[in-house]
Parts: sequence; structure tokens; C-alpha cells
Amino acid sequence: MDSKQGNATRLKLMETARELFIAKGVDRVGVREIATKAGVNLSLMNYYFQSKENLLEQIFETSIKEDGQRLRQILNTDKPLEQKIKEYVYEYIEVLSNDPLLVPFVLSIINRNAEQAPRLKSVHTLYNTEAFSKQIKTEVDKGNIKPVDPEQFYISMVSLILFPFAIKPLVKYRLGLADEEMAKVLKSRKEHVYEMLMASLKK
Amino acid sequence: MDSKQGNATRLKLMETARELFIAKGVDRVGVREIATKAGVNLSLMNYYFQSKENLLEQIFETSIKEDGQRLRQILNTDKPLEQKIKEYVYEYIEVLSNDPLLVPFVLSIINRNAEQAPRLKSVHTLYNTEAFSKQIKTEVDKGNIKPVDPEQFYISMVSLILFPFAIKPLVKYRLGLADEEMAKVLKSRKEHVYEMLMASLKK
DNA sequence: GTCTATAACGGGATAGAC
DNA sequence: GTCTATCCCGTTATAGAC
Repeated sequence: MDSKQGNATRLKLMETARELFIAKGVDRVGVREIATKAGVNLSLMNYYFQSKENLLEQIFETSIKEDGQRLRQILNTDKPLEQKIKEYVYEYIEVLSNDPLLVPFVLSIINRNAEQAPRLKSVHTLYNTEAFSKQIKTEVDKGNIKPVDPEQFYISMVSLILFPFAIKPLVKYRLGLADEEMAKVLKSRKEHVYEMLMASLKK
Repeated sequence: MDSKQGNATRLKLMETARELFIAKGVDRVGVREIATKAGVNLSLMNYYFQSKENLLEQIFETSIKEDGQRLRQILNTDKPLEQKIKEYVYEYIEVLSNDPLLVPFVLSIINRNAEQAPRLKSVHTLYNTEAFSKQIKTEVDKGNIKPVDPEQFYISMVSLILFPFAIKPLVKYRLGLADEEMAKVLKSRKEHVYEMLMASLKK
């Protein structure tokens, strides 16, 4: 396994699939199309990946690997809460801005099999809370911030970060923006989200 | 068109489809299954609705009709900003809690054809801003609230309301909750969201 | 282990008879 | 308006060559 030749085909397939997914949307790309464009026999698709679903997951895992690790680390260090939130929000939005496949993928799996989604390793990367919740609780107990349910706060933070990317086409249409303008709106959410979160914690 | 009989068939199909969609998830229900369970020939499906997609949209339009109108009205009355936000948040979360089909549907269309989603009337119901944005601007100018971008604020509000329902399975799994407990968590977001939004506006 | 060819399956959509 | 038969396409499964 993993001979030079085989792996090249494998990568070629993932690469091609990735491009097509971005260009046309995950659900509008078929395996035949991917195989053809990659110049690979259809059956190889099934040999390397067992299904389109699995191919999707592997692409996702690959693209989220370093970014996800970095994001998780931000929450798990022992920096002050305020700084942590700022770094997390800014970094997360930056990551989402740079990889157009992340949010569609998350939506796709949630949409597909909501019950099984939690099973995926890749998803945990985007939803991680342990250390962070504890820290909030500590700060509340110390009286440094307003009393707040840590889980609710985390859910809110993630919502503020992720959802706008999901409804991007809607917002874009509503405001009549071009692509670059829309990208700018999303990026400028960094400050907006950070400030909203901090305001809700301030006593 | 619209003979008593024909309309009965139509409604029977929509009703059956609705039940199945809720029970198994939109993507795991086929048109054949719907037709069979409704005791209707498959092709009638396509006669009344041109596609599964369209069937889906019509079901959605029907179920969102009154709720959507009520939600839109809240934003368009001339109540004070604070009260408006409170009513909107509370009502919206209540609506989402009561109709298990709404969020999956929204995700489904966003996911399917992001570009074409804005075209749908039904979607506008869930994303509506005109009057609300103006009011915020006015309040800012009057100096009653902190300077804030109205569009960003609205996007945030919608994100805080909707997204948690989208990632419900994830949260449920993470926190190890039963169905009723999870429902309670979502409902208790009413206060949490409202307070977060207000805090971010307070000078 | 890598690859080809091909068939079977399943689901959505359609043409056309009645 | 209703139904039968059929088509198309994506996906999956199998048999086997190199």
C-alpha cells in the first residue's frame, strides 16, 4: 500500500474532486465526473475511497488538519480569556475565509446524516469546548465577568463565526454585493463578533 | 386544474411527504417511497410537482407561511428597538422549536444550490432586514445605542437564533443530553441571545 | 497492490397512451 | 388527470488482467 504510483492516483483524485467540489458544489459533482477529469478509471474511485462520502471526509480531514489543530490550541492554552476569544474569533474567520470548502462540507454532513455527524473526527475539530468552558466558569466565580452559561456562550461564539459563511449567498444577494465586497463583509465580522462577545461578558 | 379530486391528491402527497421528511430526513426519503405511502402513482408526483426539489419548496412555503408573516411583522412594526428584538428572538426560537422541518429545509437548500437559494420566496421570510436596519441606524444617530453596523447586527442576530438548531445533533452529543434536555437548552437560548444582543448595544 | 471493463442497482424524471 | 413503461445518471459490486 502506498506505492508511489498508487498514491499519486489517490492524490490526483482528491485534488480533482476538491476543485470540482469548490467550483460546482459538493452535491452537484458526481464520481464519474471526478474520475473522468482525473483521467482515472471509475472503479479506482471505489478502490481508494469506498464512497463519495468517504472521499469527501478525507478531503476535509486533510484541509482542516493544521488549521483545526491551531484553533484547538488557542482554546486550550492558558492565555487570558479576552485574548483567547479574540485570537479564536479572528483566526477562525480567517480560516473560513481562506478555504471555501469548509463550511459547505460541514453543512453537507450535518444535512446528510445529522445523527451520525458527531461520530466524525473532523467535526470535533470545529466544535471543542472543554478547557474553554472551565475557564469561563472560573472567571464567573471570580466575579470578573457577568454570570453566563459557558456552553451557551460557546454555542453563540461558534454560531456568530460560522453561520454567516453558510448564508453567504443570501446576504450577498440581499445587499447586492460583488464577491470581493462580500468577502470583506465577512472578514470585517472579526471585530464585530469579538466586540459583541466581550460586551456580553462585561459587568 | 384544482378539481376537488386532484387537489386532494396533491394535498395527500404533500402531507405524506412532510411526515416522511420529518421522520427520516429529507435526503433519505425517495419520491417512490412518498408516492407508494400516499397510495398514488409515482408519475402523479411529477405531474403536480415537477421535481422533488419543488415539492420540498412547496411544503416549506406552506409550513412557514403564518409563522414567517408573524416574524416579519415583528420587525416591521414601530415598537421600540429593545422590545422588537426581544419579541423577534423569542418568537423565532419558539417557531424553530415547534417545527422540526424548518432548519433542515433551510440547510438543504443552502447546501444544494447556494447560488439559487436567494431566488426562493420562502427564504426571504427568514432573512428580512429593511425596516429593522433603518431603525438601528436611527437609534445610533440619536446616540441611544452604541455605534454598530446594522447589517452586521442583523446577521449576528439571525446566526445566534438559527445556527444552534443546525448543529443540534453535535451539541446534543457533546453534552450527552436526551432529546427533551436538548430541547430545553435550545429554548433557554431565548434569554441568552436576547441578553447578548442587548449588551452589545448598550453604551 | 493497481487497474480495467462491465453489469447491476436505485432514484429521479419523462413521453406518451388512455 | 391518471397511469405504464422507460430512460438517464450516479453509485456500487464483481470478475479478473497486469
